[in-house]
Amino acid sequence: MARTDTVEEEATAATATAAARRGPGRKRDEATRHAILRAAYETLEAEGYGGFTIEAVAARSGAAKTTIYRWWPSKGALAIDSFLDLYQREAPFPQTRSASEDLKANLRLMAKIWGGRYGCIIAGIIAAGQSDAATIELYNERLVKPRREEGLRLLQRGIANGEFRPDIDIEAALDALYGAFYGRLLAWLEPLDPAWAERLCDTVLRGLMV
Amino acid sequence: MARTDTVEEEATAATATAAARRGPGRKRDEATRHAILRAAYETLEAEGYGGFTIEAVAARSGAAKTTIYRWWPSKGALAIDSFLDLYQREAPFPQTRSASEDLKANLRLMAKIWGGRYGCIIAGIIAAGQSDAATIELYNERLVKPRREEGLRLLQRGIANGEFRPDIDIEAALDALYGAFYGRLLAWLEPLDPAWAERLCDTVLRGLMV
Amino acid sequence: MARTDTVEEEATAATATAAARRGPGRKRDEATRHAILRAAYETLEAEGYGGFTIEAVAARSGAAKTTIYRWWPSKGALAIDSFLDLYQREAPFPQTRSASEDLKANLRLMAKIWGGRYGCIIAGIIAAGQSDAATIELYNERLVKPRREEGLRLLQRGIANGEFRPDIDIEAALDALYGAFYGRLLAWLEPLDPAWAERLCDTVLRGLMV
Amino acid sequence: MARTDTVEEEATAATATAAARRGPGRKRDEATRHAILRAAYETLEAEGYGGFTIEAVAARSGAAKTTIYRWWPSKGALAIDSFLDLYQREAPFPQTRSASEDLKANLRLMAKIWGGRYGCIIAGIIAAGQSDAATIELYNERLVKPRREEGLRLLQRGIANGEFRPDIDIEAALDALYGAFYGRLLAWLEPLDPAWAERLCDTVLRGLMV
DNA sequence: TAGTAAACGAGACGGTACGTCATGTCTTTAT
DNA sequence: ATAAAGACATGACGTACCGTCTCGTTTACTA
Repeated sequence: MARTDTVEEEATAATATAAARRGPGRKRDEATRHAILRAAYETLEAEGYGGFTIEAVAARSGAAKTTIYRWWPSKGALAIDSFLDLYQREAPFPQTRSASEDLKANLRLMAKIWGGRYGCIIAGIIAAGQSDAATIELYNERLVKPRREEGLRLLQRGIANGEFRPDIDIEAALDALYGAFYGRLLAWLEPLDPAWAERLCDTVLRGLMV
Repeated sequence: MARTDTVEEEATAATATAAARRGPGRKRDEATRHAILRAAYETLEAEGYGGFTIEAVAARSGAAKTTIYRWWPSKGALAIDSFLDLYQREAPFPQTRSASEDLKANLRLMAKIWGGRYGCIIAGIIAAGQSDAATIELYNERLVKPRREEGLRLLQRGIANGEFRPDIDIEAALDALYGAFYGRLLAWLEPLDPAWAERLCDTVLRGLMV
Repeated sequence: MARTDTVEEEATAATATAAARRGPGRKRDEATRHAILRAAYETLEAEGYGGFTIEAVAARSGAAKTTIYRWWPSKGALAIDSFLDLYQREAPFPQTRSASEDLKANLRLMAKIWGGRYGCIIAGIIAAGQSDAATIELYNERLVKPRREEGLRLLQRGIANGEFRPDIDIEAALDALYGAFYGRLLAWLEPLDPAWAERLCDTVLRGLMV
Repeated sequence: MARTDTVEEEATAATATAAARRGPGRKRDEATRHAILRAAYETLEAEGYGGFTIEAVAARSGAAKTTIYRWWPSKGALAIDSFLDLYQREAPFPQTRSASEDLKANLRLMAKIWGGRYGCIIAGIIAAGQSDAATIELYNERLVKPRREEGLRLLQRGIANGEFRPDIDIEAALDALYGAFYGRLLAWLEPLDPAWAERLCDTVLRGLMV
């Protein structure tokens, strides 16, 4: 469908604005692009972020380093691109049941994903982002913001249908709910699993006070 | 004070068990140790974690790289050591008023500190920890666990004095309260300030549901 | 004049045999050819041979790299082509007076040219030729041989009219007279100027022995 | 003998002034230095100057690129160092017979060496020197000047003992005699052999005029 | 007046080597 | 026994050009 194509293209546009450019010159080789992305993801999985090196990706993909540098401004950007599609696919945002049930389902799913093989990749990207502003901004733009937007809508829906109090601080609530993942993943090294996510959800929904 | 001394000794013990060893030979040069720690902290502040290099610390302190490697197992360990004392001093855990008031005060103070010059240092350490297990474990041991312990006691006190419900999941509550700092600091790049901390505290204490 | 035309055509023929080919297809764009040659010469003058890059010439001329590669087999060939016409024009071979006077005049002129802005260009071309056989052969063919031929005729004329001994080794004499330029230009970095050329000429003509 | 040592050290001093420094710190590893020089020479012989790459020398020698860069400022300097000792050994300056005989013997020997396996190495170094001032200066300092000095003395000896005219221009004579080698080696690609050297010598000694 | 062949610009691509940087180990000399 | 100095192997960095390869467009000769 045309619309889907457009969305796809917009998603890609962040790193490949060139795709839209018309004019003479050889076109970007899609096969190469895919080979690089695939090699990048494989490297991330096989070596972790520590072994995620432009040289390694070049070697594994058969592409030249220069080609990678031409299209991705930094290691982090490549890493994000390489696993974003896969991640998106595995993390749909449920919108079917009650707001609190949807929230719980979403947190459970996220815990499952973050607790699995994507966890250390995400951790690596965020780590890289601490010394590379572009990377962390890209992470924000492509991963955080869309999902936070969904969270915002979910909470608004909950307010609208009377599940949540109308005076809650939505930002703070999202900080509490999703921040916990970052703390456990990055600093506390505690496991992330659906059961924990459920407890977290319950705790924040009900609050601490009597 | 005895307590302070104990903490100090414990702090030093982790990286410098050699100090206690008896036997022949020149004693460890305390002046050198301090010069290194000071240089390390200055480097962190001046260059950020990106420019925090063993090489740079050696150059700034006048010590040899080998000397640094002898006493600290990794970059991260040195970074933690270099700012821990300062950090500890600035972040006391209030234990005076009601549990919820104490909690709020603590979160406000923490937001102030993390929002200031220590924020990027902490971010750098956690980033380094993602590819260096020893660093993140040290961070946990020296910074997270003691404070989490205090948080645990605070919540238990709140339960005991009837402020909080007795069935709350303390772990999940701490995850929500403190995790938010990590999310904002590391990934979302949102400012950390006392006003936000207060909103966070209120939100988690009261919960979202009607 | 007929002679000039012939030389011109021969000069061009080496790199553009295609011009003669008949058949369909767009003709070679003379404007482009000139733009490339001009850009090449300018690059040589401005950057020296070190900065003489196909990329640089392409950028300066506005031509595509492919166009350059289509018409010139190597960097060196382009360099030679780019300055040959100019060089030829400035270095006529005098044939008017006595053989020894003509020789001296020729050496003086050559010293003037090699000591000026062409010197480093020639040096660069010879340097490139050391790792590119085609270049040095082209240099030989286009620059050395014609002039050496003239030198040969000059010496023969001198023998014929009794100025020079009939048993001299012409090859060795030319080696001595012209080789000195290469030594000073390429290795000894001594200045080349007419006064020196005159002393050189006298020395070789008269010999060293009593 | 002390004097010899001093001379040796001076010769080495150009690239290793550090040798004399006293104080703490690991000493330069002579084995590494030799391995590098040997690998450099082997590379020159095997690949020619075109394949003479710091990377290649590093790979062949087992040393790190950084180590090479620490001790040699440029490719050219390394190339010169790597073959200088060998060259020096093979090219003594005869001082036994008459000046003209000594000169002829020297030119014959030089032609033999330049015509052999050292020729293309020298050509490569001079080529590199055209775009690297330090290299050509080093070549001058270490190879040209000492020998030219000997040539100067030889001619002065010839003047003193009545073989040569007292009014000859020594500089010009040396230019003619040795320059011929550069012309043939670098530009004309004519073979260098003892028979030619002899003819050259005779020609310059006797002169061209009747 | 088509068809078609070549020239041309643009620029993507796989490569090679560059010179630099930081790491962590090792060796030497001085205290 | 420590410390300072610093040589060393390692390995990745990001860059500059290389020479080759599509592309889409323009030109001009031929059928």
